[in-house]
Amino acid sequence: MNLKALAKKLQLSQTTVSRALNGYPEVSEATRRRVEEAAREHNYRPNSRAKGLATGRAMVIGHVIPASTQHEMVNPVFGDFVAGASRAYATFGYDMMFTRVDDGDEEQVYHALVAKGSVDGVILQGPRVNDARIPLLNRIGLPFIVHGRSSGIEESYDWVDVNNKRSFQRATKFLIDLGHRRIALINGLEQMDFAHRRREGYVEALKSAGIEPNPALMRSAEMTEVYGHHETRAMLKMEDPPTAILAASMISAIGVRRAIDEAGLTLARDVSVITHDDDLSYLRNGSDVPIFTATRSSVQHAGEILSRMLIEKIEQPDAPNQNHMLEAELVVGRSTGPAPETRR
Amino acid sequence: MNLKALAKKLQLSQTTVSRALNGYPEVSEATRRRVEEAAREHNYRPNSRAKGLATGRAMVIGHVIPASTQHEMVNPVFGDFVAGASRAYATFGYDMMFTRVDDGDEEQVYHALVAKGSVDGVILQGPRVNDARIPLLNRIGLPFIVHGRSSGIEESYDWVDVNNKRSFQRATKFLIDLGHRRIALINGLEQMDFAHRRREGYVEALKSAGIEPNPALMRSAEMTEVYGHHETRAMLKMEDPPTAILAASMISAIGVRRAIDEAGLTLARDVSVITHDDDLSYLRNGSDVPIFTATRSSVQHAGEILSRMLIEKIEQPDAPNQNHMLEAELVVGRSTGPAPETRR
DNA sequence: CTCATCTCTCAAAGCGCTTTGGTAATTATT
DNA sequence: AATAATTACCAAAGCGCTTTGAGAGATGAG
Repeated sequence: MNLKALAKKLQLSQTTVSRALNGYPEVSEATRRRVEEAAREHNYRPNSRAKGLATGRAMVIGHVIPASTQHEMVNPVFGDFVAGASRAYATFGYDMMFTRVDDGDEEQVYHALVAKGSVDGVILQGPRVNDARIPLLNRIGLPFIVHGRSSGIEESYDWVDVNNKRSFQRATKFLIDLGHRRIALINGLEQMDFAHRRREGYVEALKSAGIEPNPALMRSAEMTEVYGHHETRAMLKMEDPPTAILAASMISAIGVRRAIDEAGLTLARDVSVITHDDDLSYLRNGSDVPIFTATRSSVQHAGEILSRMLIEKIEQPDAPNQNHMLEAELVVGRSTGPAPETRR
Repeated sequence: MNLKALAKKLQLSQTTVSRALNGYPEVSEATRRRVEEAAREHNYRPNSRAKGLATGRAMVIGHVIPASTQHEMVNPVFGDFVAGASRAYATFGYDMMFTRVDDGDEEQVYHALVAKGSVDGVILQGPRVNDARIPLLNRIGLPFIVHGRSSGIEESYDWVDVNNKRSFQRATKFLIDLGHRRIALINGLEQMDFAHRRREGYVEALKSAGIEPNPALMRSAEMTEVYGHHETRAMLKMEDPPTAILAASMISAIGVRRAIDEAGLTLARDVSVITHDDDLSYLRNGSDVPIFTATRSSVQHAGEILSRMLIEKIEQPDAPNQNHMLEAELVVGRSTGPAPETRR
């Protein structure tokens, strides 16, 4: 069932039917109702490609996802982020499209996306320090919003980010106040901007307390469970093991806890742990009292804000850039306690 | 840059340029090279909507994702599945599109998808027992492949599934052979077909060993960490607590372990645990020796098979339906041991 | 040399929609 | 009553591509 057939059935022109369905005023109410009724009855829906061709709008938002190195897609954070974003898309009638990109092809992919006209805008996920995609997208002129920021990029762009530096600064200070001196950081990949900023916060807090940051206590990799376990295990075997650990995600924190258990130590009593908590649906930080003391910020919520901003941007491309800083809350759970030395 | 402009620049007709770029034989090699060169130089890519309109093919594969009850999207399994699928899509030039659907609207959404012509086929995720979507899609005639099966649906359809019944039967038998008698099942939602089958396997194994299944030891919900923790904690407080637990996913198994730890018990020695392991990138079951004894089957691999099958199906809609059964392997880790009673 | 056969190219139609630039018919204004 | 304005509709063009059907020129066969 297409517009032509529907128009014929109604003894009306395509123009009138199209206008009736798209809410134009120059159609009588009686006709509009007739048309709407018939459309419903015949299950008519405008072909999206034809509509897109005619309007120049795809009603699709793109997510370009690096395939090999960063594995953005398999990071459980991805699902919650997308779930949040999809809420806004659904509300405003957009679909979302994912394009997988192998490293190095990104420029190609963005060019293709705009040339093929398959999306109206994109969300830039997992920005790295000095991320070349930002100037690229500004140059191409495809509307985009960055989830995070990119240190080193001077030009203006829209972003939504968590105050990563501040939250890790606070978390570190919290541990210092508990008497900890040897505090480890099990970070994400440090080319990722968020990880970079978290380290800054961590280092700054140490320095303000007169503690010299120790490179042996700073690890960086993809935030898997196995990684959290592996690094913790290694550090607990050191001559002077850390008494507290900052983890970059719930998942690596779970690995951290496993290593602590295996070493025969007790969480909070022997080793304190603070993690960043993206408030993932399948990995909630406990139910009543949090499992881990954590810096918490819902990534699902971020996804929703981001996608709304993108839709606005698409509809008003010339509006000034917007930035949105989210503050993480520091929730106290059962994974932190005074430094062991203090008690002796 | 569009076809018309490119043709003018080359002093050729649109027909010839189009044919040259699409590999038709009736274009001289010299012309083809000229055209390809110019296309590259001007960064020309056919507009996907126009192409789709003309060919009737969208080159897009749809994933329709239930929003509220099942939270398919926020289940970390989702990311790995999609990552696997996207590999095949990228290879064959398809994009993937996600449509979020609120419960109850599914029929609407599928109808809309085919009416709007926005996808060439869909992947049906998370089939439930007696899932109405299968007859619906068969009726509509939209190519689809099911990730899993649906007990109770008699008609034929394409699917890829893990032999869930068999794998949970084996896991249960493994525990029985270790002397366990009170074996709990912390399952997924039992309207989900996979969970249903897993329970069948579990129950059957118990019965063959002459053990009467105990409803108090069978729990069912979404497979979050908190849920695994909560149910385990409750069961360990029972008068006759289980000595072994079967968990439905790594994530709930992590919750199970947490509850065991909190109860002051030791994994494997006091309580054995077997989990199903989807081989998620961020939640690998340990590195050398598995953390958990597990039934393992890579969901990423399943995604890849499934998407290949769908692409084939789209290209040959009349081919007979294909089914693909994957066997999970039972890997022995450090979470299982003889039943405590045996040692006494 | 003529007719048939290839080889290469093209003009134009069509995919299903929106939108421009109308025109009748009705109502309001002078 | 004549003119202007408004209302309700329509034919046709255009979005950027593919594909049909045809034709010009070159080559081969008889």
